[in-house]
Amino acid sequence: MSELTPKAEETRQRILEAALSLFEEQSFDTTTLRQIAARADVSLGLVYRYFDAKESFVLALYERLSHAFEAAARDHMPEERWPERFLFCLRTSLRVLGPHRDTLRSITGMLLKDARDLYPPENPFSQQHVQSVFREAVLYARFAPDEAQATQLGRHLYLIHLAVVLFWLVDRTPDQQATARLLDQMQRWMPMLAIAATTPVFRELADGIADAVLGPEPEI
Amino acid sequence: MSELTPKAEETRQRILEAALSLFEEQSFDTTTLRQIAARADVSLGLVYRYFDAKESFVLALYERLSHAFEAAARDHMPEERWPERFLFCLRTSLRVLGPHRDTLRSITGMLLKDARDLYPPENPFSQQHVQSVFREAVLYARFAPDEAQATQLGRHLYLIHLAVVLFWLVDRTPDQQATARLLDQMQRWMPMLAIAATTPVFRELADGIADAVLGPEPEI
DNA sequence: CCACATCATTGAACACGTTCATCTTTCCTG
DNA sequence: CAGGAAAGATGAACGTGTTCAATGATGTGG
Repeated sequence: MSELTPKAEETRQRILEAALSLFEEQSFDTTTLRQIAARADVSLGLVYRYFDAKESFVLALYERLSHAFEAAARDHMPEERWPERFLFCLRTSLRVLGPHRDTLRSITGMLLKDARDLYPPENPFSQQHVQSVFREAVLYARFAPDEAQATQLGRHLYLIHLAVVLFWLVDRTPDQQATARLLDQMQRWMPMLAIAATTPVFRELADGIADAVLGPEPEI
Repeated sequence: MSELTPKAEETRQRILEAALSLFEEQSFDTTTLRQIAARADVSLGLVYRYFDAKESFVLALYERLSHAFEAAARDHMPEERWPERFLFCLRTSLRVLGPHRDTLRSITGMLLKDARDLYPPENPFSQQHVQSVFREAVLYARFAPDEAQATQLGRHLYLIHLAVVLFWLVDRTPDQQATARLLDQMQRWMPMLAIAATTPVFRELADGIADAVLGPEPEI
């Protein structure tokens, strides 16, 4: 079920590469599975051996981008307090996702609709990898709170990150200037967010939202 | 281009009714255009004379629900200050949309993707009718601000409304309890929002977000 | 009342995403 | 090394949304 033979892995990769390059050249909607199969030098039916639906390619792209984000964020995370580190994560994320904005836009619907129910384990919106970056952005920051609070705050920041990405996807201003402005404004307001993060009533509110969107926090 | 002959209007309505009833019985994704045509006692090709794509049915549903919301909100708007009136609008909106949540969920993607570009005039996300309800909720409230400020604030409240609806669509808790809790929390925090609404820096921030999501405010 | 243009309607056809029975290759086992 | 099972790969076929040339109905001016 899980492991792929080397040959199979190579074929899968060839198909994935064909798909992603076509998405970039044209767009997600206009590229055909038959085109993908042709470019990968493979029959149409074989595509379904490795990707059970067209949407699965987007999942694979998300996974790739998630890893890229994780690496980029971990490598250059500033040695600052968590608000600065959080903003750095936001900018890093948008920089990584940037080149694929059009492709991602095409399938925002999937992700908001019921992607969570369709792909529980490797769900991009609850990617453990990405989420852990935000947790550690808090946990290993200067003057970090204790671990329990850091985990909770990291979860909330991850959620805010999701909201910012969504905003960026929907942003219709040229070059997504509105998102850039939003980030600048957030930078200005981080001190206030930091205060709110220490207020129990705010934390409860944020917990409720996080539970509803991300699902209840896994008990350990 | 615009006006339909009585006979045509009747046929269009029959097709629309067939579609919406099927969406309710099954779901948006599983109902077929051939099913719709059959129930409306019409050939498949004719459907496209009145609805240029399957997604257009959802647009029609949005229009219908928008009018229902407008009527319900206007009829029972409490004679209070704008925060109370705003919360009333929110609850009214969710009550009206409630029965069609599943159908609406199926096409959230469309709306976030590029529905705005596809259906500029009657775009549900910038529905002048719905937006005006929020404007008037502020403008005719007790102790209302002046007209310019009311228009601006109404626009921001409309945007918050959109966010709440989106949250409600995505809410995975049973019976969308998280949304109910969110509304309760919002009620508690309305005084703070009211204060923020008088702060210029907050208003600028909100303007930037509104412009990016809804498009720039039309000059008159 | 007849031509004729406009509107309403049809059904066949197309490309797409997806499925499946079938064939081919690979690799392990006796 | 033979043979068979498992993995890899194929292409035809299905149902879908969508398009379009052709047909039928309707009403209007001469």
